Formats: sequence, C-alpha cells, structure tokens
Amino acid sequence: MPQGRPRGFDAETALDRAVEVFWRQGYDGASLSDLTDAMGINRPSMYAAYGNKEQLFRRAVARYAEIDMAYAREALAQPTAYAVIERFLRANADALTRTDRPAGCLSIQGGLAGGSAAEFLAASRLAGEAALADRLARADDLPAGTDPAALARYVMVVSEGNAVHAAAGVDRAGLHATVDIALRAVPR
Amino acid sequence: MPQGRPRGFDAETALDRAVEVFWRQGYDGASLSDLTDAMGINRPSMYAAYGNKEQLFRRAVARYAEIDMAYAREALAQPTAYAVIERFLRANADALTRTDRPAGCLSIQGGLAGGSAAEFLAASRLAGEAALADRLARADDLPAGTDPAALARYVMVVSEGNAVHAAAGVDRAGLHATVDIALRAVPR
DNA sequence: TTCTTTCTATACCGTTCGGTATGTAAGTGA
DNA sequence: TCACTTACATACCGAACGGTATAGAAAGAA
Repeated sequence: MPQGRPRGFDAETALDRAVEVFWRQGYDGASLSDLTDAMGINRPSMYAAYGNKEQLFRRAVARYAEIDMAYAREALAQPTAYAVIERFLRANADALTRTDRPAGCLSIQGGLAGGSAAEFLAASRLAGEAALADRLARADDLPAGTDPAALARYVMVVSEGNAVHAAAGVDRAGLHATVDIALRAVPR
Repeated sequence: MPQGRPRGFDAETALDRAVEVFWRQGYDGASLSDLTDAMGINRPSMYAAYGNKEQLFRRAVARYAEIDMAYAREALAQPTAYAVIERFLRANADALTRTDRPAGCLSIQGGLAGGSAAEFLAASRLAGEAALADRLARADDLPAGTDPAALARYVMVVSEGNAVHAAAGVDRAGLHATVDIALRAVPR
C-alpha cells in the first residue's frame, strides 16, 4: 500500500515549542494560533499530529516531565532520605530559574483554577508526591516516628511555593535561601 | 440638581459574589456572563459601577484582602516573631479549607501565567511578604544572624504551596501537618 | 405634574476562540 | 508514468469573548 507524503516537521521538536508556550501562557492563555505559530506548523497539521488542544497539552506535560523534570528522578536515586530531599529542592530551585526557559514550572503555570487541565496537573503533582513518599518510606535513615507522606507533602509544598515565587520574579539565590531554611525542618 | 434613579443592588454584596467567581475560576476563566449572573446584575450595570472586568477584579482582590485575609493582620499583631509566623500559617491553613468558600486562595487561583492580573496578584503577594518581613525585622526575639526577609519569604512559600495543595483537594488536617513540619525550621 | 438624571434591559458590535471542510502539493509503490 | 495516500495551506464555521449603543423605567427636585 502507498505511503503518502511524509510529515514536513519533527513532532518532538514542535512539541518542545508547545511546551514553552503552555509554560509561559498557561493552558487557557495559549491560543491555537500562539501554539501553531511557535511550533512552525498550521492548524490542520497540529490536529492531525496531536488530536486537539487538550491532547497536545497532555503530550506537552509528559514531554516536560521527561525532559525538564529529569532532576526529580535523579534526586530519588540519592542514597539517604535527607540527600533525596536536599537534591530535589536544590535542583528544583535551579530548574525554576533557568535563563533559557520560562520562570517557574509548567505544572503550576499551566493552570490552577477550574478546567480539566488544572485537574490533570494536580493529579500529576500528587503522583510525584506519592513517588517521593514511597522513596522516603523505603529509607532506613529517617528517625522513628517520621511520617514519610507528611514529609513528602512538605517538600512538595516548598517546591510549589518556590515555583510561585520564581514566576513572580524571585531569583535563583532567593529560592536557594528559602531552601536553606526549609531544610532545617527535615530530620536527618 | 436632580438625583436620578438609585442603584437597584448593593455594590459590596455584588462584589462579594464576584470574589467567589474569580476565586473559583480565575481571572481569565471568569467570563462577564459568569460574573454578572452571580452578581445578579446585568452587564451595563457592572460597567457603570466598576468600570470594566479588570477594575472589577482589582476591587474584588481588595475586598478579598480586607475580608478573607483579615487573619494576616491579626497574625502580625502577635507578640513574638514565632507567634506571628505560627498564627499566620495556622490561620492560613484554616482559610484555605473553609467549607463555605472555594478551596485555596484568590491570589493563587486568580492566575499565575502572563497577563496583567497575574502581575497584579504577584505584586500584592510580594507586598504582603514585605509587611511580614518588616514585622519580623522589628521583633526582638529572633536569634542574631536571622535574616527577616529570608524568613518571611520562607513563610510565604509555605503558605503558597499550601494554597496549591488546598486547591488540589488536600484537606485541613493535611495542611496543618505540613505546618507542623514547616514550623520546625523557624527559629525561636 | 413635569423635568432631569441615572439606572436597567435588550440587543448588538467586532474580535477571537477551538475546530474543520476543501482543494492542492508531495511523496511512495506499482 | 500513474495511482494512491497522506500532509499542507487557505479559508471558513458557529460559539463565546469583552464591551457598548439605545431605549425605556424609576426616582428626586421643582
């Protein structure tokens, strides 16, 4: 059977551009024209390749998790609970203030109020929190009586608060100063 | 000079309804129809009374700060730095999970990505942070070497992270458990 | 009552939204 | 070379957006 004309753009490269637009403008704030302009393709190509705006967003979030949140998986591989948390919060502070990326993080900037995008992002954040709680529960170096789920939630709260601050323009040193204080609450 | 027909609604009551809509749906997510329906007025009355959507939002944020963030001013009046912080974070956790109000806080739900609403909210949050930093700088019970601005930023990070969590459905006990941990980082 | 002023109601404005129909260009397999 | 399949480009769709023109209704002052 004939193959047909091949696609004239790279789907992953175009997705990377979409990530940036959603990151900077949020799900609702990113119009199809904004997206397709940045992706260098036109509307029907986007619909053919990704489905619709919401599916494009989900793909963008998955790509973001794979690329821009790789540091989180590295942090989970640290040997002690304290090292996991410190590494996560430090790398998070750096990721929130990369000069070649929008400030803050896609999960927060994408949208918090109403809509399916907000629900999807909230669920994925809580999944990350659960993964951290699992890792902390498996650590053998936490003091007896430490609640791994509560500690994981605290760490995520700090990272989300830092994301809000980064989006408001607080610089890298400011975020790390917050991490300095936050780490004092972590048992070791 | 003649007075003209008096307004048929109470401007503050209508504003309270607008606060709820913005809180639940965000600035962009709240359409004029959503707003005027909830306020019980029609479009021209809204424009005559408040100016336009953005000015209505600013009035709503001011009203929110006056009513729903009164706890913050009470917290600043506590006698010691530690008491100020503990009271603020506890009352914040309660405010984020009131059953008669949307979950989370208007300042975060209103919008974080792009647009003048996000900038306005970010500036008002930083103003609150500055007020807390001022109060902490005036405290005489903080250990020498404590940076009041950094500590204030940490406290705001925790409150913002908790707001994100509350919007994602975490309950009051969960937020207070985070505050339990967060307070361990506060010098006393 | 009459005049003046302001509020209210309806209907509408141009623009932008997410999404799609349609015709044409560009490749592959026979 | 020809048939076939798929991608691309343009132009368009109905709906919803923020905002407003216009006309009628209601109150106080004279």
